[in-house]
Amino acid sequence: MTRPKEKLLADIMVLVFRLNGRLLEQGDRLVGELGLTSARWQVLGALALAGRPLTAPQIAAAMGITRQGTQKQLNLLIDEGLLQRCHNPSHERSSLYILTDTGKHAFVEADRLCDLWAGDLGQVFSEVMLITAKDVLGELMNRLDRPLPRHAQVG
Amino acid sequence: MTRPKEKLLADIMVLVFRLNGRLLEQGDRLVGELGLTSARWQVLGALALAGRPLTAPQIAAAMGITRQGTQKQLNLLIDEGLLQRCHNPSHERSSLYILTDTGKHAFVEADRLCDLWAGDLGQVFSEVMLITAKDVLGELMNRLDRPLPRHAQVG
DNA sequence: TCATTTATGACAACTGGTTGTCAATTGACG
DNA sequence: CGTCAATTGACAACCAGTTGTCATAAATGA
Repeated sequence: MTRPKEKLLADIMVLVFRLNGRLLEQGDRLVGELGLTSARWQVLGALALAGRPLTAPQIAAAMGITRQGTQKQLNLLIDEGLLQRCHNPSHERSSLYILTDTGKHAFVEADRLCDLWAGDLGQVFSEVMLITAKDVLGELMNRLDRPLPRHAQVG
Repeated sequence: MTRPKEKLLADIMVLVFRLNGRLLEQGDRLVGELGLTSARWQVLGALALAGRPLTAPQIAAAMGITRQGTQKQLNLLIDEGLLQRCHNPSHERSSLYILTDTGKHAFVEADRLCDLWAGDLGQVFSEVMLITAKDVLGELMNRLDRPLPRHAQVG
C-alpha cells in the first residue's frame, strides 16, 4: 500500500467513506424541513427521473441497493402520502409506484434547495476536473461490480 | 440541476453513494476470512497508522465517525482479542487502546490482501487522473465540513 | 401442459452508523 | 480551592442498509 497509485487509491477510498457520511448528513439537513430524508429523497428521485411508474425491484436496481431496503422506504413513503401504489397489469403481486401530488411537490422543493446548494459547491472546480473525477469513480464502480480477483483471497 | 457542473456534481454524489456500498461489501469479503469486517479493519488501521495508543474519541476523530459508533467496535474488538485496553495515566476513565499480537497479525494479513486487490484496481488510471480525483473529493469534503449556506434553507 | 426455477413481498435478525441522556471525570476559570 | 462547562463511557432508541426465510406469483423449458 506504499506504491504511489495504491496510496492514491487508498486515499480516495477513505474520502469516499467520509463523503458518503457527510453527503447523507447534509442531505438530511437540506430536505429535513420538507419531511424528507436522504433515503426517501433518493427514492422520489428514482421515480421522477424514470418519468414512469416503477416496481420496487426496478427502483432498487436504479438506486443500487437491495429490494428489501427499498421496500422499507416505499412502505414508509406510502404511509406518509408521498407515493401511491397502483395496480400492475402485468404482475399480480408486484405493484407499480407513482408520486402523489404531495410527493411531486416535495421533490420539486428538494430539487430547488439542492440546486442552490450545489451551485456554491461546484464553483471552485473546472469542468474538466469534475469530468475526470466522475470518470475515475465511474470506472472504479465498474471494476467493483466484478468479483474479487482469484489471488486476493486467503484460500 | 441541469447546468453542466451541477449535473457532474450530482453524478459524482450518486457514484460516492454506490462506491461506498461496494467498497464496504468488497472489504467485508476481502477480510472476512480473517475474522474482520470493514468497520473493524478501519479501527485497526487507525491504531496502526497512529503507531501509538489512542483513546476512543481519538480513534473516532481519525475515522470521521462518532465516538459512540467507534466505542461499539472497540468493545467488540476487545471481546474478540484483537485489541487490548490499557490504563491511561492522564485520564481515569478514558482508556488507551493498543493492538494485541493477534490484532497486529490480522491487520498485516488484511493489508497484504488489500495490496494485491488494489494493484489490479489502479492499473487503468494514470497517476494524474487519480490525483485529480483525490483533489476534487478532498475539496468537496472540506466544503461539506462547513455548515449549509444561508440561502439553501426553507425558512 | 406441467414441473421447476426465478421473482417478489413480508417479515425477522443483524450490522454499522446516528442522536440523546445520564453519571462520572477532567479541566478551566473566578 | 470551589464551581461550572466540556469530555467520556454506558446505555437506549433509532435509521438505513444487509442477509435469510417463507409463501406465492411468474417465467421457463422439457
